[in-house]
Amino acid sequence: MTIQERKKKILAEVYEAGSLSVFELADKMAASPATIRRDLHEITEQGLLVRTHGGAMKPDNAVITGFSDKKVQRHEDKERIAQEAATLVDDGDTIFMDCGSTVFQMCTHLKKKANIHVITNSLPVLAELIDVPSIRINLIGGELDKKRRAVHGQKAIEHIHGYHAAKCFIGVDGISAENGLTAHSEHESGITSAYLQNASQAILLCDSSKIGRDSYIKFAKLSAISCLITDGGIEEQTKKALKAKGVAQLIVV
Amino acid sequence: MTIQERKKKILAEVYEAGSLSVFELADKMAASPATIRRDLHEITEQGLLVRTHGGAMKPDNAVITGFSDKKVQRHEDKERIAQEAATLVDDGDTIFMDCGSTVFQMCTHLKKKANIHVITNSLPVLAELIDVPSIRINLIGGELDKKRRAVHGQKAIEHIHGYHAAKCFIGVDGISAENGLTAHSEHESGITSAYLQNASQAILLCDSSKIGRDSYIKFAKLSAISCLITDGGIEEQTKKALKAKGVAQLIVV
DNA sequence: GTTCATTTGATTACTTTTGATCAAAATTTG
DNA sequence: CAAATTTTGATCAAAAGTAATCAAATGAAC
Repeated sequence: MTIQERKKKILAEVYEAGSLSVFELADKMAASPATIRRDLHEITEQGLLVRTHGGAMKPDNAVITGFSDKKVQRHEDKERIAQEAATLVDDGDTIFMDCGSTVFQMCTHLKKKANIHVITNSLPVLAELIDVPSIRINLIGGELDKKRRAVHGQKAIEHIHGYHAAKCFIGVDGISAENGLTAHSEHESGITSAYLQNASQAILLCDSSKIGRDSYIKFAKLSAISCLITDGGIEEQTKKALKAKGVAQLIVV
Repeated sequence: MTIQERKKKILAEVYEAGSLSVFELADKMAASPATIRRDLHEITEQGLLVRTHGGAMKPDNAVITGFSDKKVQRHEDKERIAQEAATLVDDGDTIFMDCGSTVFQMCTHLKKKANIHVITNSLPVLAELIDVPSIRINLIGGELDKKRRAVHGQKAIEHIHGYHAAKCFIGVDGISAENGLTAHSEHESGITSAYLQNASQAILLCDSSKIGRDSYIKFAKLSAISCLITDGGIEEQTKKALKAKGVAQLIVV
């Protein structure tokens, strides 16, 4: 094995495992720890790996990510919702993903899919999926919302209109039978509307705290929603009301 | 077997296998290692293969061999160039920044500027500047080039045409008096052209190894360049030739 | 068939890479 | 916070690989 081949393999192994020790690598490569250290030194200089005491780690794009490490509220509910949503993605699909935290949690489950194409305005989604070989990514361009770690604005909306996807995965600030989908920021609602208009199916990921709650910008009717995925805290009556207003399918996890 | 036939076969075998040792090739070709080395030397000169200690590899159209190695190699030159380039940015400016490694190094120096607006297709630039309060960022959208950590493609080019900036800061693969600016990828050259067309001034950051070197896609004339910043390794004669062809200003750091 | 240029493989000196050793530095433990 | 342990990086000799040189082999031109 030549040096370049070995380095490539080290890179692949560490990316696969997340992190490995010098000795584990020495084993895998059939080389001495001294050699591995030398290799790691060079790979690290290129910034492709992060050296740790005793080994090396895959660099995480923490700077871009921002909220991916933060503690997400209602984490467990959202996790179940995201997992369910991911099952709706078929191999080969092109999908829109918005910048909500529940949608973000689909990423882990998407890594197992083959050959999917993700179009997103979310930097955390980007950061999480950028190193997955089976996933192609298109990034929505436009003004950067630093706090939300997402792209938004007029240009972004125009840009979304230049694409079509089989499915869009979105979150909202509020949803009710009376007012449909609502948001508390025009930036947010503009992007979500654009996704809705350019996808064949709309999947709304929405923990039950948002259901029956209204925010102040009404931006879409419930009939726009092909599938609403939510958690247990939803009453039978509410379900019926939502379905009556046009939510095609309702999944409770 | 003629020399040409053998070389062709070597190329085919290495491309098939990804990489092969000199001895493996000697075996396959029924030739001595000395002959294989000579062949590899010539093939490598054409850039069709990458020589490794002990063998040869299919060229890796990316980060591992390309950009990051160079970044480390001429780091100090590039740092000086980037620093000089940053002095050309005025408070309040809107600037384009491309995805070159030298351009990236401007980031550190930009943090001190007040109220600037950066439009970029480079994820490293994005990551570096995202948390700087005095800098607004617009991200160019489009297809994601994972290896280059940048956005490119037709949509990206269209997107750039939707903006105007006072200055663009760009890198190139090659520049010469005869052929102007050259690149080795259409993705790259397309983006750079778009920046050139939509900025009032073009500042080219270019270490001296690129000067006098030509890559194969000619995409802009020297008269498009308002300012070329380079390091010491440039001859007086070359300077004159570049200026004669239209480079408005030439700064050597 | 001789001459001349090219190509080849062997020999050589030289460079790079490797793993072992060991003191210094970093980390963990008491 | 100091001792014990682990990890590291520098150094060096051995091994592996390379580039240069040269003579033999090939083959084209006359």
